[in-house]
Amino acid sequence: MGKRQPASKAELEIARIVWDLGSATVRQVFEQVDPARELDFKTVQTYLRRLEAKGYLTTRQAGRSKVYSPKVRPGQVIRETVDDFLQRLFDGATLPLVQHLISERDISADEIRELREMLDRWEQEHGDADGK
Amino acid sequence: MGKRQPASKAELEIARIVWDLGSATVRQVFEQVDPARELDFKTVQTYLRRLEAKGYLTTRQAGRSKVYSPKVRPGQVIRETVDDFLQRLFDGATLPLVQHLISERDISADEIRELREMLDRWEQEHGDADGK
DNA sequence: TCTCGCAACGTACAGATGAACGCGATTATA
DNA sequence: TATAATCGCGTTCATCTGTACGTTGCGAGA
Repeated sequence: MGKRQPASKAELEIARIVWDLGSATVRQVFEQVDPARELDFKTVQTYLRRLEAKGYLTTRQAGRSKVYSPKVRPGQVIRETVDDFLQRLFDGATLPLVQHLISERDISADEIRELREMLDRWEQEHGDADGK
Repeated sequence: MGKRQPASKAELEIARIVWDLGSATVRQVFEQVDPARELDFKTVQTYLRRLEAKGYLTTRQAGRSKVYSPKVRPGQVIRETVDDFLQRLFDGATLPLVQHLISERDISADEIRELREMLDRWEQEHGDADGK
């Protein structure tokens, strides 16, 4: 609820790794960073520290090193981030992005099938008279 | 097609308006900016200037004012931007984002229908034996 | 012709960001 | 135990961003 300071792109990228791992030490995160990025260990460390300062992660001491784990629910952060992105690039409209994702990128037949199932589920849950 | 300098979030937001309008003067763009943003005219002007410097827009003189128009195909820029976003937040996977968009946001039954049609079209185009 | 207002341009400037170093403490290793 | 490798912490630092102001030139009305 508090207005967490926004996380920058690079920070988010690091936060995602923590989310994927559940919780991790600097080194563990560092090892997951795409080698192509060529980030220094120290740099990753800095991003993690900033993420903690901004309220996205918490730490717990484990021996000599500290373990970072999510403080805010990842889904929450993702949601906000996507919202902002959508707002700026598509004036808030969801559909154009979905369309872009489906048509302009390579997506497999399997994934299409999965999507279809998702739509089915959606319609089931929302009945067909979704007043709102 | 060289490596254009990346456009910042705020800049992109302004660029999108130019794309929507096709081409426009500073004032026309300014008038389209979400009032809630409370951006100054001068600020918008700065963003446009930077966008030109970064190679996203070109200008043509029209009387005393100049008209901005896209230099790089908007679709191209959107693609790159989405790519980057996807990379950082979802490690490059497309599906999770689509799922998020469908489930976590309010999307109307109409839109769902449209999506379904889109999937149909996709399957038609890509045959059903999409090796890969 | 004088004056206003708008447009463009250059300039400003604090705070965010990307990226990394050095130091001292601690631990693993030779 | 001496030495090398780790860690976290505090700092640094250039650049990018967000946001805006002041000055100047020009075209339109008084």
